[in-house]
Amino acid sequence: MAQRSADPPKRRAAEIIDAAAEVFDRRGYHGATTQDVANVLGIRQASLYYYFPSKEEALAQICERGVEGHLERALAIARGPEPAREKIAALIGSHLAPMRDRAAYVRVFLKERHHLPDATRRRVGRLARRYERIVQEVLEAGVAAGALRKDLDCRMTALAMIGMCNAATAWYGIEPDADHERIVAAFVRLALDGTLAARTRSTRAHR
Amino acid sequence: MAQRSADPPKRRAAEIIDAAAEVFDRRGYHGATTQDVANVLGIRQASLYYYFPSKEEALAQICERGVEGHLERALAIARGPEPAREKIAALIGSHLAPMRDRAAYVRVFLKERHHLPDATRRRVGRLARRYERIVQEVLEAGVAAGALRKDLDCRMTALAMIGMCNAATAWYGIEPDADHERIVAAFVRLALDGTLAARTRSTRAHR
Amino acid sequence: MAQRSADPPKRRAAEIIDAAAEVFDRRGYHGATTQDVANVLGIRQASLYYYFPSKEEALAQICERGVEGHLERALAIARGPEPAREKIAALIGSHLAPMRDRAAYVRVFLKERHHLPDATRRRVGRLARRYERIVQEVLEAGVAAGALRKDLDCRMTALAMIGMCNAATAWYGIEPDADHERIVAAFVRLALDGTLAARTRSTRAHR
Amino acid sequence: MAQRSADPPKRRAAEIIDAAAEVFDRRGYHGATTQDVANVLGIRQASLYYYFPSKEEALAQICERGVEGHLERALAIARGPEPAREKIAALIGSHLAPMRDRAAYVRVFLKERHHLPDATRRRVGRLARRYERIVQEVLEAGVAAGALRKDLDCRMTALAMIGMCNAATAWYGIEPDADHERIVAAFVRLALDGTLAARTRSTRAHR
DNA sequence: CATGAATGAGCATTCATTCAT
DNA sequence: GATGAATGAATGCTCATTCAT
Repeated sequence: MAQRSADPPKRRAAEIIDAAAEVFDRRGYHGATTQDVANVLGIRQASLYYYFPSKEEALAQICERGVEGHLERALAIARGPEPAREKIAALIGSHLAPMRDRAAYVRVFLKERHHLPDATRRRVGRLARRYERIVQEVLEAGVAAGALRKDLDCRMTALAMIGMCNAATAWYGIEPDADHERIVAAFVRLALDGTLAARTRSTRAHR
Repeated sequence: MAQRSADPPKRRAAEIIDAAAEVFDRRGYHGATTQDVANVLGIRQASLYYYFPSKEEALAQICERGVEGHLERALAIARGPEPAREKIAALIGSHLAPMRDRAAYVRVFLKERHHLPDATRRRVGRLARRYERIVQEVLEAGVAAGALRKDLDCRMTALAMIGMCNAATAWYGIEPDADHERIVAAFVRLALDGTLAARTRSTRAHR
Repeated sequence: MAQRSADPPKRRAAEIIDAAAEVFDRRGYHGATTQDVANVLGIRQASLYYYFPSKEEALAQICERGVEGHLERALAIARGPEPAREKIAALIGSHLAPMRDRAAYVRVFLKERHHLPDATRRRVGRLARRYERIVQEVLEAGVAAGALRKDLDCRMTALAMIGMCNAATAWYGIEPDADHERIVAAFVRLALDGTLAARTRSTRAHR
Repeated sequence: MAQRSADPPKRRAAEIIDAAAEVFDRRGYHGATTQDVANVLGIRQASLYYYFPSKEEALAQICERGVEGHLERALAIARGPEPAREKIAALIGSHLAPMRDRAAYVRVFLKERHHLPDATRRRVGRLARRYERIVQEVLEAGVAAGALRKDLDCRMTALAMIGMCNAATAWYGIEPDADHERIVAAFVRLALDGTLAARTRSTRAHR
């Protein structure tokens, strides 16, 4: 008797969106049919519309959950007192964190956000650009503090790091033996130290 | 010489595929209609079928051109006599090279290859895995030769580098001031040296 | 007497039908949804079915009330001893009378009766034809008695008068300054005297 | 060889709209399905969309044709030099004229115009009000010129006459023995002379 | 070469209706 | 009395594809 029937309405709606996220991930937004979603749930297609008003709205909700807290976490890290090296590590960790429990949402956001209705898409675009700038500024601050290479191309590097993390979502959970910790560790190490052995380091600009 | 009416059929067919690549890039394979493609060309929808037999086949051709020579170039680099450091740089350069003149094809390959018919998709998947392994083996050879960090996670690092390059296609040509050389230079530098200043380098495994 | 909880069920049912009449009037039978009706009442769509068994049945009830007493009043007038001129006036008054308190019902009857199930529709059609004949016979009797023009086309004129009244329902209650009395007076006057000034009357067949 | 293939595209489109007008007339706009229209034509439902872009647009085109020239004809009559009596007759004739060859279009306009998209509906509403005013002004001028009754309620009478004509569309072509000329003659006579025999005329306001 | 016409298959969405609670 | 949940049967519309010309 204790705790039960907490939120039956929301519960079911969440299941529906979950199924939609999975299907949109697998087939793409336009390649997926509402019938596909219904099949996953074992209900009739028409029943979906009791829970969400349109396919497009479902996409919007999925994308929203896919980036929920993303910017906020990055901001908190950027504003912290840690040295640049820790911040970079933390940013990579934070970027990949939602993959643990919302992989499909994140992937749908990354691949299908372009199909959001115009207004939403533009808003999302602005958030993405803010996110990029936060990472870039962490790098810039690191350079200024002498913690990072003086000749670092902060803009390109920020985009490279973000891209690296985003691309990982494509094989996250599929690549054998690649658990979360290993991925984060390797990415952080690459981002901080590169691949070269100590003595072979190219201290000047390459080329 | 006399380059008269050399290959008018092929010429036009190439324009058609070009238009399809552009449209598939912008709208996604399933989001794009053959009408969209026809609009770009200023011809009627039905006329497209004079040049390619189906939308799916057009996707296949685009994807093929998107990765044309990719594996071969990587193989040539991997087999070369250069030290690991040069090979890594060359691989990144080679990976991004097609973006200069076939950006839409590359992007369509990356985003839409999943919608290829099963047989083709699996073949492409195998090629991709071979490509990953080539990069990975370059790294492994570099470690063995002492040119790269002993504790390098070659598999993860290979995937990270590839992902970084692939992700770049999303903003390649759009990001202001980011010309080809700058992108390649920054990516190579990150891959080789990371971001840390020399004295702050973490010679042991991070964490 | 004691009108305690006399008819709470009927009361509510009447409100439901009222709302349906309003909505059917505004949107048309097929253009209106049961959700629209529920919205007007502030209840859930499913709750409607507690009161009426189907949308079609609701239409039937509305149409019935829309013509309730219509034929009976016309019959009473036709059978009365008054001269034709009074009967015509009374018929017009009677025709428009229900607009005072059941406008939506009357309008729905006029516009949506065609969508009634076959059996009902045919029965209603028969009533309508009887009504037309009653009016026509009043005119014919008037002609025979010398009260009305000898050359009157009784059939056409009956239909014209009825049509004039029915058409008025479209703007009844909307047309500014057109109160019930004014409408009836104008219609009666037109039906009796036409528009021409006395000396310009065309006593012979026009044209 | 002589004359042929004149306008095959427009010809077919006109047939489609013709069928739609007939079906919308019979079933009402919302009660009619595009399948119904296709059935009348003996083609597949999807083929309709080769000729018109939406059901709503078909309604718009039908309504447009239903009132084509209506206002213009009324204006020409109103501005003419004839006495009021002739103008009234001409207006009634003009109002009913399109029923001869476009009955379904006129009926659909009258019954379904409310379902036009907002912008179109409002534009049509304005035209209707202009039309009413034209008729009303003809009556007012007639009163001023002494041709019509001094106490005529011009507004109500205009609406009554228009309503009478519109209502006739409901049985036009169905009512036995009611050919065009008979209808027009009866309506004109009623509008001019009313129903009363000459000696029984009520020269003062009735009541 | 290219197109106008047409279509089969499918798609998102709507809606009246049911029913257990 | 009333409702939340679900559904069957459309419905308007899209789209890749075909084919005679």
